[in-house]
Amino acid sequence: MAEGEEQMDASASTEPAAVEAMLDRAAEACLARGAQLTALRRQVLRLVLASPQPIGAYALLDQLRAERPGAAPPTVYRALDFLQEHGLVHRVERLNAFVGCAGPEAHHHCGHGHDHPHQFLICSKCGAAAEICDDRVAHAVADAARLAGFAPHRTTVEVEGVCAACR
Amino acid sequence: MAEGEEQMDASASTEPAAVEAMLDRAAEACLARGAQLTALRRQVLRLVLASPQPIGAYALLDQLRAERPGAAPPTVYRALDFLQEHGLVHRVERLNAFVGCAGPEAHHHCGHGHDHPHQFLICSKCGAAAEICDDRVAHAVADAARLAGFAPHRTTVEVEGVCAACR
DNA sequence: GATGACGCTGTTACACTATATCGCCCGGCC
DNA sequence: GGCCGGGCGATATAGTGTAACAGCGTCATC
Repeated sequence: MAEGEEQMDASASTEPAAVEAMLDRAAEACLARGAQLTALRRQVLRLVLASPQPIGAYALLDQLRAERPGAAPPTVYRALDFLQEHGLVHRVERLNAFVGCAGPEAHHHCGHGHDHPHQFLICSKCGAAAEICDDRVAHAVADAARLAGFAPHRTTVEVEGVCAACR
Repeated sequence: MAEGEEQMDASASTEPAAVEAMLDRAAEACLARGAQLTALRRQVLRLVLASPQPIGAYALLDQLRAERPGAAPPTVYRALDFLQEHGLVHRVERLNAFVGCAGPEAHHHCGHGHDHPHQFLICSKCGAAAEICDDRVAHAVADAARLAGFAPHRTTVEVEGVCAACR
């Protein structure tokens, strides 16, 4: 954690029912792409979605072991790799942690694919990480990169600060 | 490293003479701020500047031990913390590695302080990380954050892709 | 039905990254 | 002198991520 800031409540975690609905939609999306949201992957995604804050791989592992005692680091990392590939979770680099993707299907509506551009607003008070999808940011970054003769592939934008609720 | 891409040459490392000049300027800048660029910190900064690519703390440690056999992880991390505080190196989150700041003093000329906004273009072929300072990006990010009621403090922008030289 | 390819998971071991903590030295200051 | 603070040495440990190999089911093919 930053400099002695205590994390307080963070935006209350998603309700179980809503999580299950998201899981079902995720399973469909995987099928449509020729991939399977297996029981293990579904468990991991459920834990990530249920967490009010970005959650580390080892915290995930601890929780996972409640249902699956034999779980080891590769268990969770493999699941997370799969979920990232399919745009169901994102990694927050500054925190070495993972968040459920706000709404992968929502981004289709705005014309983005599964690796849609996104940015994180990370609150240093409550620890929450809000995902936003700002096209001006995405374009500005892409333009700046190309101006330097650089062919961009993936972009990470993470802003640390204080969220509306904590002010 | 990414998916089997071999890192090739990267933009040749800075010449020793230029590095020494940068070290002298860094020492002055520290003094002006009431801080000291001690021998140890100078050694670490020299190693970072001399590296053609972002360099990890432990790679740094290995090199440092050539001159300072007793060096341990805290040795290098403390030095890196100091150098970051004073804007002399930046951390590349995606790589868990460090780069020398392109030109801390240059950013004063464009009106930025020591924690000036910056973005990284990370080449997945050669491993080089170019620092750019694009105001449109910085503004777009700040605007997007504030639009969400978020008070930004520090921003990380890292683009992975292929640099001009590698195409 | 055997065979083999492939995807998913289990399991062990290890590598890499980062921090906590204690203790010493030295230089400035009252 | 005595005190304090910054910088550093040294040891131990915590946290994060991967390599490598084995087992096992499914499915296509022969």
